[in-house]
Amino acid sequence: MLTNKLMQIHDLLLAAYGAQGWWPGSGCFETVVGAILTQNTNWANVEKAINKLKSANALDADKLYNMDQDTLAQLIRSAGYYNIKAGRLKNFLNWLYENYDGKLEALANMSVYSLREELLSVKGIGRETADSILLYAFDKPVFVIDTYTARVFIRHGLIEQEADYEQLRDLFESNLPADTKLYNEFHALIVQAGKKHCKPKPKCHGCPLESLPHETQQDY
DNA sequence: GACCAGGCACATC
DNA sequence: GATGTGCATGGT
Repeated sequence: MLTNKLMQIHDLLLAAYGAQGWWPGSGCFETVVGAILTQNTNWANVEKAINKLKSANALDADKLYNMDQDTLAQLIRSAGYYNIKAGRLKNFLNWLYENYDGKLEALANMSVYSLREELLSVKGIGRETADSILLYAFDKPVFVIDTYTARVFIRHGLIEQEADYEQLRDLFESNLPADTKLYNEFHALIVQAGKKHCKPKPKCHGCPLESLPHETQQDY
């Protein structure tokens, strides 16, 4: 049963790394900003950008909505792709103000499906970012898929090499209880394992999952 | 210096 | 529909 396999992996990773506690009490808005800033970017660089925003007393929807885009870009410089990301933050804020009066609380009561579709309609918010916002900012039981998730599960032969984002998401959501806390930790643990052992060029030695079958040797 | 990071949109075939 | 490319700082 896949459920058991998934839980075995979760338990091995949890035993090895401990609870990751992603975005603990950061607040909804900060989490949304972080989700956009971390696109294809090391979290340490994102933290610097978030701290810059805090220092400027600007980590606030109203402040960012009214801020000049170039000024915002300079504040988030350390997160990389700063011009692109400043635009994406602006796209999100413009959408929030035009449709929801700038109130994140207005989103919390929406159905997961509706909110996901609406987030995806914002340019710069793709599937992983939308799902990260749903899970980590709004506590919705949505499993976040990222590069590491695909890499780890393909390399272990748990899903076909050609599997796309939705197939991977379905693998988790269909075989695990809809448990926000479980999804939160599990995704973070997979990322942690990926950082250490599942680089594009494999470094499997010492990985908590090393003893599990690697049914594919193909690079992903 | 090479490689990598908690993606996404867009162009082109 | 698949594949390629630009975006960019900062750590290892």
